Amino acid sequence: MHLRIDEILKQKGKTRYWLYIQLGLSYQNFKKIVENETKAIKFENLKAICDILECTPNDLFEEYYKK
Amino acid sequence: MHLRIDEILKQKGKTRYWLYIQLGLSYQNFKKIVENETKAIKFENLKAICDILECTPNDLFEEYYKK
DNA sequence: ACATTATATAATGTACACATTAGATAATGA
DNA sequence: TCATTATCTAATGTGTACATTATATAATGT
Repeated sequence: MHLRIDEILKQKGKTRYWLYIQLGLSYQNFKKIVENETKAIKFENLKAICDILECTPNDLFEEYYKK
Repeated sequence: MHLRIDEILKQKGKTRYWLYIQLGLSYQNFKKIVENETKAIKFENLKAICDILECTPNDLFEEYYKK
């Protein structure tokens, strides 16, 4: 189970930097999330990512949860 | 943004205790998750909850993400 | 009676998400 | 040439998810 942030960014024609600025996380921790080096995530950050990327948690959690 | 675990358990006719046993978390931490006293969740626990409850993350994250 | 289900509280410890500060390289555009 | 975009690394600190151990109460079934 990993996050598909890069794939969604690509679909939207946006960069990691753009999302990083929108989110307001430190770049270090943002990078870990995007590169799936984290084992958990704060609900507020999950929600912020979904809001900014205009997607749902299911969109973020790879094939596993896609209908 | 909070988890709707109790609602889904009710729909399925299952108890918290049943899910607690399936999950294998400590009861203390399990209770905090169910009662939304946590601010983050491990991906492995989110996945386990979805697998056991036969639902997706969108089902767990309240109205906000329901289509 | 006793085991199991179904819930609850409290104390202590570890691992890790995320913050903060401080850098760095390279491309593009004004 | 200089700001901004777009990426990267390293050190140190705080808050908190989750583990562990030890309890407790009450209902239900055997």
